[in-house]
Formats: sequence, C-alpha cells, structure tokens
Amino acid sequence: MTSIKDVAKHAGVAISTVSKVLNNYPNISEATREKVNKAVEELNFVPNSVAAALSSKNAGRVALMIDLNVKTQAIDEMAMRYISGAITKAMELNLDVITVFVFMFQDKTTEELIRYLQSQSISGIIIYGAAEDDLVLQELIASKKFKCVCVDQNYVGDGISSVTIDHKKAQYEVAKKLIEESQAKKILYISGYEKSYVTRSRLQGIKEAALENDVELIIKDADFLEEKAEEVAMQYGRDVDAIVCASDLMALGAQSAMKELHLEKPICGFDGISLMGYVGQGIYTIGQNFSQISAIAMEELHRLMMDEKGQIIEVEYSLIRN
Amino acid sequence: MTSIKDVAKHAGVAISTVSKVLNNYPNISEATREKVNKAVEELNFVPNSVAAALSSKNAGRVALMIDLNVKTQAIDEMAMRYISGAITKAMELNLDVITVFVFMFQDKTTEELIRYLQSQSISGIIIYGAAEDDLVLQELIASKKFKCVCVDQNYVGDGISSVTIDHKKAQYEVAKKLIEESQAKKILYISGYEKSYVTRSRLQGIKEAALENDVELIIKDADFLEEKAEEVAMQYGRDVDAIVCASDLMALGAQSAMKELHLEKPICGFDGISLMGYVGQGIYTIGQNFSQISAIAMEELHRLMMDEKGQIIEVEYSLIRN
DNA sequence: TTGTAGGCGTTATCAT
DNA sequence: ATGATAACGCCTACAA
Repeated sequence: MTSIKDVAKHAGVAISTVSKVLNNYPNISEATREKVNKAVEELNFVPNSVAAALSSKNAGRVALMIDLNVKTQAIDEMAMRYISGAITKAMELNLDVITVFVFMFQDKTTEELIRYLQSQSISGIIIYGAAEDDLVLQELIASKKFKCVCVDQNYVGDGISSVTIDHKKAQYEVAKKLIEESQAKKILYISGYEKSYVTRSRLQGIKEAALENDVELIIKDADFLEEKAEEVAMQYGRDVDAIVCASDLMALGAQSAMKELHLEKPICGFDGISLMGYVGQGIYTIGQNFSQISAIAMEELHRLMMDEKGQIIEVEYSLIRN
Repeated sequence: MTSIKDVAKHAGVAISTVSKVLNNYPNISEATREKVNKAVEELNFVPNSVAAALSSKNAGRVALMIDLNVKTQAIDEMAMRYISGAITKAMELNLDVITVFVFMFQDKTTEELIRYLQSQSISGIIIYGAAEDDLVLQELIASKKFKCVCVDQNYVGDGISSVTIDHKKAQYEVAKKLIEESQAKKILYISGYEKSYVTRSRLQGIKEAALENDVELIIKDADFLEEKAEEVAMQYGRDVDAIVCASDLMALGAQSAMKELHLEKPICGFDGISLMGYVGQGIYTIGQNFSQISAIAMEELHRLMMDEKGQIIEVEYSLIRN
C-alpha cells in the first residue's frame, strides 16, 4: 500500500509538503509541486480517504438519506436515479458517500441516528423528500450537526439548502395544458400525501390553473398511492371532464378506474417515471431528471461544506406526453 | 464526540480493555466486561468506524459493484433491490459499505479501480452480474486482492463465492409450464447477452425442456434488449406456437410484436420485475427476490472475510403468473 | 517555502 | 486478565 510517506521519500520532501500539494495549499513553490506530482504519478499514489477522514475535521464524507417508506413500488426508479446521480458527482468532487435507508432507523431515536452518522465521520447529508411528519428527519435537520441539502423541499438556513423543481409552476402548466386541450370545465385533482412540501406546492399550482381557467375543482387525497387514486377516481371521476394527478402512479390508478368505468377522460400525472412509457397512453406528465437533481444536490452540499451559505436551487423540468 | 477514551475513563479501565470487550475478545473477566458495557450504555458510545477501519487490517469495509451498463431501464428496480438488501444486511453485520457504479470506471484500468478500492480500505466486494467480457471486473476478481462474492455467477475459489438461483432449472420449469399449457410443438427462445453466465444457464434449461417435451426450438439472441426482442419476435414469432424469453423486458418486446402482428401466442419471461404486473398479461415469469439474494451475498462476504472458504450458494426462486 | 511533531479514534502487540 | 504503547495514513498548527 503506497502511502504519502513513500511519495514524500520518492520526491525528497517532507510528508506534510506532499499533503499540502495534494490538498492544494497555497505557499508551495511550483518546483516542489511538480516534484511531488511527478512522484504521485510514478507511484500511482491514491490517498487513503479513510485516513484523511479520520485526521481532518472537514472530512469529505456525506450520507444519502433515502426514504423508501413511501408505499410505492416505482419509487425504486427514482431512488436509483437519485443515488447514482449523487454518487457519480461525489466521485468527481472527491467526496465519500454512504447510503442510508431511513427505514433502517425506524424504531431508533434521532439521537441514535445522529450518533450513527457521527460514528461514520459524516459531515454532510442529502435528504430526499423528507415528509414534515417524519420527526426523526426533521430533528436531524434541526440539530444542525451536519450540513444538509434537502431535495424537494424549501428549507434554507445556516448550512441548509434545498434543491427542487418548481412544483407549483409545473403542476400549473401540465394542468393548463390538459384543460386547454380538453376544454374541461370541471376536473378532479388527486392529491398526494398532505404532509409534504411537494403536495402543497402542486396543490397551489392546480388551484391557480383552475382559477385562471374558470374550472371547477374537486380535490381528493390519495397519499401517492395507486390503489387509493383508483378508488377516488371510481367515486368522483364520472362527474368530471378530466383528472389531474399529483403523481404518475396515481394517474395510472385513475386510468384503471376510467377503463373499468368505460369512460374516456383526459388524465395527467407527475414525475415522468418510465413505467408511464409503457402504460400511460397519451398521458401528460412532468418529467424530472432525478439523477441531475441529485448531482446538483451533491454539488450544493459540497458548497455548504466549504461554509458557504444555504440557498434554494431550482431545477428545470419538462412537460412530457407519453 | 465521545470516544473510546471517555468510555475507558468512565469505566475505570484502559483503552485497550474497552476495545477488547467491544470486539468480543476472549480473556476478559465478566466483571470488567459489564463495567465497560455499562459505561458504553451510559455514554451512548458508538465506535468510530472510520478510525477502526484505519487501524485494523481486517476492516469491515465492503464495496457494491453495480453495473448499470446493461442497456435497460427496468434494471433500476433490480439494482435498487440489490443495494437496499445489501446495505440493510451490512448494517446488521456491522460492515461499512460503499456503492460503486462500474460505469464510473469505464475508461480506467483495472489497476486504477483496484487502487481506488484500496484507497477506501475496502477488503471485500460484491459484484452483481459481471459479464465475462467485462475485463476489468474479471481482472478485479482474478487479482485476489479482495474477498469477493459474485451474484449470478458460478465462480468459486479461494476467497471467492457466488450466490445465484438455479437459472437452468428455473428456465426449464417456466418453459415446461408454458409448453404443457399451450401444447406447443415449436417455440422461439429469445436469449440474453451471450457472454453471461445466466444466459448460458438459461439456455441449457430451455434446451432440456425442449428436448424432453419433443419441442422444436428456434434460438435467437436479443442481448436482453426489449426492442431487439421485438424485432426477433416479429421475424420468427409467426411460425411458432409460443415464445420463451430470457428476461421480462424481452418478453414485453415479444408481446408488443405479437400485438402488432395480431397474433395470440403464449409468452414467458424471467426475473419478475414489477413492470410485468402492469403489462405482462398472463405472462409466466420467474420471480427473484433480489434484495434477499443481495442480503445473502453480504452474509457470504462476511463469512469470506473471516477467512472461511468460498462456495456457491443457491437461492430459491418462484414461478409467477402475472 | 518547507519541515517537525502531535493528534484523529481505533486496533493489536507486548509487557505486566 | 489488564494496561501501555506503537502503529494505521493523513492533516495541520507551529517552528524553522
């Protein structure tokens, strides 16, 4: 295992000097910088990140907090994109990442989770879609023990950033498209889990769209669940001209209901999961680039870890027709 | 950050003693063991795994090698299940895991990958479905630098294990079912990527099933690609009584082809991805519990890391009708 | 600008 | 059975 020591010897300088050029310290002469870099090359040296993490206080170790608890299968696709986007970017930025599934801490306290992260020398975390009633996650953020970027949230603060698309605007646009095309005068909006930022934002969007277009709105919750959306659509779908859903999966549920009722109603979803490509016949949806969002979140976390201040970053989305 | 030092002080023993009880060393009196455990409890101490990894040669750090290169969208679901299964089990076993996407090392050499893993103090890896022509992965395994368990392979050796379902038998069974039900006399088998263990195993299975049931077999490759399978089915599907596919996605491709040709032919797939639940109308398939497979792989890796010897572990599968 | 040395939190080897 | 103490590989004041 070639170490920084070997490099130092090979380059004829002190260990600390090697460390300094490795970490781009100022006050290093170009000459020694080159000497060291040459030695690094020749020895194929790769610094041991575990040792670095141990010794340094601003260790570049971050955790991905994935919450699969949302009762949805197709969540796998999003989670996977999130994870791969984050890890790929982390590699570029020289950050080490551990992946934590929130369900693994189901019956643990916030303190236990914090201690676990600390035992891993984690200094930054990315939280994907923390619901407001997920106390542990909320307390985790509030603890301020870690730099923190939230995906699909609007938290900002000291060491806290968020990255998200404009859910309100996106919901507004897709709904408007549907309304215009279908000339709907009355629509059913199937909403998501109420304790979530995205649900509220999208709700605002649909309301605005309805108001502006003089459309009557029936709003029902389905907790992002396909089956529940199907039930809701069965019950209320008959009397409306179109159905707008806060997620693709719920849109599929609504679609099933319409099929069963032998009704043809325009439907739209939200997220752009690939399943829609198979079964979302002509359904409009909002496409999100999950892996890009996650990469941006990682970059933002990196910024926070350099003690820059928190911000909200808005990411592009796209209007898709399946 | 409460450390082992604090625990030692609190318990009135030496640091090394604490370490020993923490790691279940022998030759510790019950009395001090209790003293230490009590202190651990009271201080809510969680050992810093980074420090442990640095200090110990048999660090419990493992890497998940995920190859998303397979050109398939629905691969996300499998990968996600693999990852969550592995990480959950790793947590139980007190192993730290890093996730590596093989594509991140696309244009790197094997040596670079090895050095990266070493720089992370990795001592064991799980490789998911390494193709035989993926030189880097093959060399990685051959290097013997890490304990290694392969999922969907039949490698065994010193420090190498594999965990897999019996692909041959599974393919045999699902095909037989289809043949019996449909009384097929001639079937099209759409095979997967040829340089892979699972493809060859499944091929054996279908051949055996055909032979035993006196069925004529047409075998075509489609590289696990949906579109390619569709083309193949378009071309050869007309003349056969049924179509057996080496993956669910290819089965969907075949299904599309049959629809386009306005033909009704029994089809079966392989894997049991949830997409099939949506669009695989009555299609038989082999259900694999990816997360369980992955958990078992992690357990096996743990065994290998205790210097136990390699083995092949066979996991259960199930026959599913969508 | 460069080098010396102490420390990060463990584990592991030796004494005791 | 227990305790000092030297690693592990790197970072970082501080000194030179």
